[in-house]
Amino acid sequence: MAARQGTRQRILEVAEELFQHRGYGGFSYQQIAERLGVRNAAVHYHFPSKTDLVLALLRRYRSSFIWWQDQMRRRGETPERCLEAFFALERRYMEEGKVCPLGVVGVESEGVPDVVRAEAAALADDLLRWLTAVLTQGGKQGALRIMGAPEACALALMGSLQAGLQLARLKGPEVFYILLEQQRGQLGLMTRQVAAGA
Amino acid sequence: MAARQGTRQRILEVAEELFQHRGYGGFSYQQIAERLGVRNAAVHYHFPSKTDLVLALLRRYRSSFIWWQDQMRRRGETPERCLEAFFALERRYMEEGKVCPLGVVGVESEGVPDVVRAEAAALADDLLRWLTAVLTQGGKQGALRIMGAPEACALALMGSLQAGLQLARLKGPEVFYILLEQQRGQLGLMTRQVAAGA
DNA sequence: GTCTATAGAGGGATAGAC
DNA sequence: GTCTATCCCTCTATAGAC
Repeated sequence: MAARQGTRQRILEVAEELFQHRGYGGFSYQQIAERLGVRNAAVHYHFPSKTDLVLALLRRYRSSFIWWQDQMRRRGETPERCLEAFFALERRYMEEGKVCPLGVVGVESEGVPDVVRAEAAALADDLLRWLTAVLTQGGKQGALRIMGAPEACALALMGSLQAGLQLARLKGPEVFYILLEQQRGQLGLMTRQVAAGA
Repeated sequence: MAARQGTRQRILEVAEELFQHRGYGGFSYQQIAERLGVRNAAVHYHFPSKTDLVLALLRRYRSSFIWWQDQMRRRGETPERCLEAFFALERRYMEEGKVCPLGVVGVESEGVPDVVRAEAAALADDLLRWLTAVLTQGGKQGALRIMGAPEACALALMGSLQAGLQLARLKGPEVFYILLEQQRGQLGLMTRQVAAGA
């Protein structure tokens, strides 16, 4: 499956999987090569150093997210629907056993090249800027209940889900869902019918 | 400083420092040995395998916390003061550039021995149980504003600070303080005078 | 309890053939 | 663009002297 799309892209896909499952220091060129059925050196051809690889990975997260938020905007989605779409992204990470890339770089920060940390910080900016805008708009329209500064709410929202993904690995998926519903509740969003969308 | 306390204890102290700064996979016996001025093999004498070492570390977190919460109880501290003491612990991590051990194990979960993950889960239980009890009591007394289940509030509180410590490494200390104040605000606790305690 | 020395595995990275 | 082969490093862990 998915065989004809250039090794470079396939490397990035496998790397993303490994990165969010095992962390920066926890995956190797060997593991990528094995999963793709090529050799170590082939991976180094496309990404000479691990820094190059992870940098490309983080840039990809950023551009994917930029594209995604543009889609939301172009479709004229309401703040509620924007948030629900965002929750769906996070829930998907959860179901795939992944954690947020920001958490990975945050935890391993001191063992990661400066450029990588900087790119992760830029990704955090992108996410927070968008979330803040959505919350601000939703607050003005009265569709969302915003307590305090929207920037702080955005931070709390992102942080809650980031920690939820991590804690789910220790305590099971429920803790993620509890945190998700808690955030929804705070924003005045109705909880969905139980078992309607599982 | 702090020279006469048995190598075993000094190893655990250095290991804790490294663990919360660099992650599970990010520190080595070499680094511990260098900082203590001994050899690699001396560390292995006290902790034969890395699993032994990190397990001892997590058990130490747990027993420290148990002791700490017993202190709080014995002193008959109010829920507010209990929470403020907890915030102080987290703020200290922040100032020392550390992240929460639960975040470390959560992120690197798949590259960590099962027993280590289990011990981290037990530590999470201890923390959540205590926080839940404090929030419940504070809610009944009317000293804290609890929205929804105390268990969910405890989770949100812990998660917020956990993520705050990680994000502070990417975006600077302010994000941690913003999250902290946000949590305080939610619980109906007054924010301290600006610049009073920096 | 700490040392020297070393085994053995795996990591990142490169050279040069094809 | 991928391969084989290899270098060099760091890591965990152990054996045996002191």
